[in-house]
Amino acid sequence: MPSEDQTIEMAEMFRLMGDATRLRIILACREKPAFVNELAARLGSSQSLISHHLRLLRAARILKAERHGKQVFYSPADEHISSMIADMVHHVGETVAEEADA
Amino acid sequence: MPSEDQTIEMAEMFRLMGDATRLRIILACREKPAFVNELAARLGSSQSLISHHLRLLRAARILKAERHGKQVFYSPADEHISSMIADMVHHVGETVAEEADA
DNA sequence: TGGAGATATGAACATATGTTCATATATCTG
DNA sequence: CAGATATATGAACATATGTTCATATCTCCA
Repeated sequence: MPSEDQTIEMAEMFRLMGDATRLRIILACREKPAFVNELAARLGSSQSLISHHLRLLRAARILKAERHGKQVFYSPADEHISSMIADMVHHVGETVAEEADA
Repeated sequence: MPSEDQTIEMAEMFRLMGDATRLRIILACREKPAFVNELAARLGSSQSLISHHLRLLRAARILKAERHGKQVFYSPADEHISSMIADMVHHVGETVAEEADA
């Protein structure tokens, strides 16, 4: 059983992943890290929207940012995050597959 | 890379786990399945609040409910959910431990 | 059947959140 | 330095969300 602090930390993590736009950003970076404008293009969202969300994901250390000249490169912050997302993708994949069976 | 439907499904899942009260309910049920009044007591929340949240968790098949006379017994809906939560608890535990080190 | 206990639901409210638009900041190049 | 490009930020707004209070529904037992 996680501590109260850990619980709040978890909830905050989940909350951030609980918005479709942000989750798409995370998944996109996991598939292929990219610059802000690339992400906006790939996801078909405005630069401003992506940037606002990137700020939250960066602050929560879900993604990390590196400046390359005029552009900023975003990628998963660490292996834990990647691993958590991978677990989730795995589980959701299985669940959806099951429902399709039924 | 999950499909658009899977992504939305994941986001919905995360959104539900992204509230501290609901996450506490999930964790409590995982530790020890219980009746509504027990959960309210254990979490120090009102019966109404717990019940509202239980409805969402039930609808999302995160928890399942069984009636036993006047009471309703809540427990994790399936192994996937339990496993996902376990993964998260594990990861968060490690992350917090690391930060404590640093 | 009537009343008590346990849970579910609805309305209302304050607050949080996602998005857009406009603009600021940073970096490079001529 | 001036202008262009890339990103970040702030204000504003509509909508979603968590919580509370009151009340309805369901189940059991005298």
